[in-house]
Amino acid sequence: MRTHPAGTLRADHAGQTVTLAGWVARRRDHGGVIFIDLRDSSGSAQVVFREGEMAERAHRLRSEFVVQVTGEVARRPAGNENPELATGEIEVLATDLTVLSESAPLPFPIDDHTEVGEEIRLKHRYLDLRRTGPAAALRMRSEANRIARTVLHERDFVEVETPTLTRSTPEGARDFLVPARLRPGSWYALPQSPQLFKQLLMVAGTERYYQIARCYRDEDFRADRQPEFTQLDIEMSFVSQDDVIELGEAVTAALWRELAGYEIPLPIPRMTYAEAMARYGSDKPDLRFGIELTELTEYFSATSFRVFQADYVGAVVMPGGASQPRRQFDAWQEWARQRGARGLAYVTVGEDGTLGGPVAKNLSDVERDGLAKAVGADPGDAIFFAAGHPSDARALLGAARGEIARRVGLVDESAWSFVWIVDAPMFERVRDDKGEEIGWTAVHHPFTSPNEDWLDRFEEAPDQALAYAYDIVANGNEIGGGSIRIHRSDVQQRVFALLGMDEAEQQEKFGFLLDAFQYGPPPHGGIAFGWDRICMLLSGAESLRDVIAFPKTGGGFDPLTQAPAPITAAQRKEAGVDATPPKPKDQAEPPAGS
RNA sequence: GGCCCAGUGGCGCAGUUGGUUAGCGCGUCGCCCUGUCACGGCGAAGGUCGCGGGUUCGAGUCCCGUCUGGGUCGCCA
Repeated sequence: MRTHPAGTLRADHAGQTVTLAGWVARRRDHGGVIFIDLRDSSGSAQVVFREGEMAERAHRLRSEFVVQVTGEVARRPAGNENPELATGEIEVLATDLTVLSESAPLPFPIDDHTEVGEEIRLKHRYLDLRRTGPAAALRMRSEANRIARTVLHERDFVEVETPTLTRSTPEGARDFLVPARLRPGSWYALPQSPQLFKQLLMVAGTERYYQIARCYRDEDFRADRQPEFTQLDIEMSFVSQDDVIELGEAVTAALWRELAGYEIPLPIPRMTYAEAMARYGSDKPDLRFGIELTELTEYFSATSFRVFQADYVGAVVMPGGASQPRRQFDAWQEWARQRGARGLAYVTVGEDGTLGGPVAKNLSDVERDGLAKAVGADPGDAIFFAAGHPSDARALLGAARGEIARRVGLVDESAWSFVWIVDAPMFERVRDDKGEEIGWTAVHHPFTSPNEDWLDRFEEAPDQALAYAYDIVANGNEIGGGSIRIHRSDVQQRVFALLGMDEAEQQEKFGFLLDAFQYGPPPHGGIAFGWDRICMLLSGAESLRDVIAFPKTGGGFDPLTQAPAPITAAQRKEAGVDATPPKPKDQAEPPAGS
């Protein structure tokens, strides 16, 4: 149908007769001579219609008509070259034109210069994807897949597809459910991740598994979260944490090398979870800028200021922040309140070193004198404080740290900063509505292995027990995370017990996994990369939606297909949505809200 | 679920203190144009101002509710 992709024509094609096929990107009609920019997936080339009949027919062309053009490639007349375009040295002198299909007037211009709202773009995503930016994002993602596959195949990994119709398992998020017609009243769940299947594959002796896996979680969405999303999912047998981390670095380095032109210095530095929380108030610190939290609990241990009589007092410095007007500080209070804090105490450091702000007068002379030095503040800076539960206060300061960096302009948008966060805690407290501690939950998931130090004694101090769990963080984004799994059934049962699961419940929820683990499970561990997020970072996109071919809006709605949609009464009946499942003979009643 | 922002011809936006016929750019349609490349010129069509209610002599504008979208907190191991 065509002899050349339009975007590949160059001066040395001059004299050749070519046939092109593609879309009319733009028409410039001068009456006697008409120019068409003919676009296909390779780019575009200018086609010239001059002869009487050709010009007459070209005159009737409209935007996005699909045409086939035959003509001779010619160098453009001197002075008419366009150095902005790859094909700017040449044009095609049309001798034949076939309209392959016509286009209705467009809902929005397919034009890289025009801003178009996201909603309308998603409704006509097939038109949006004709634009160079979105088209490039799609292709870049394909390249990312290729690069990951290459790295993994070189290391003898096996790509395995796991079910998307599976069993509802308690993994934290809400499941998407699918009615099972052949078992009325019973439901499949869409997997939140292939976690259990990949562990079963390790029991199966696959040893090295990966999958570019679709995952589903029925939670509220964000700019960086979709109801269905993709993970590069990896699991390996007979490995230590260092082995998985090394592999993770190989994948990450290859991606950034080939797609961002950036050579990540290896090995990527590691930081413990505790250090990240203490220094940056986050388990995914953005290390493109300095600013660290200072703990002042000790400093204020004898303070008479009620607010600072807390389990934890910390501070973060805003360089040059003292000169902010009062209403700006008020805005910080509001900012903190939106995060569920009571407020954000602050002190300004005057050019002469005297402290200002409403908090300063509550401090003793001694406290005031040493404060700037204690937090590393210079004259002209502002100091923000948070006090209370260590985790809450640090989270607030960590968020403030990021906000400060943005406002002060400390974030180098062209920089890349990678870090592994290791030694994550195994468990965290579960609190009820009143804040009462009612038990423990797994920070990662219940198959995560305690590290060597805690393997035999995590019950002694569950809040301090550390796991072989690791997250890789890029510019403050968690782009991947994983763990070494428990492969000893005695350890697994102790973890389940700590999480408050009795044997019946373990059997009901994870029976198939525990069964499998009776038959020689190898030591294993793995990692999963947030593929959408990685593609978003690599393409410089602001939203996950930009790197997903057909994304959904915040309400989980697909503007293109209008899904989800009501079903007919007949479908409802056939699917067995309202059927009552038969009483299971050998199973407990499924617990609600798992 | 909470909070913030937005919704005005196909697209992107303006619309003053509530006051005449709701403007602008792009696009669309017609005509003209032989060197443009985000071509240019002339002309035309195209609007229940998201929806419902209220205040008012009068509402795109003010108030209440609601829907949709975006952001954010909760949530998402």
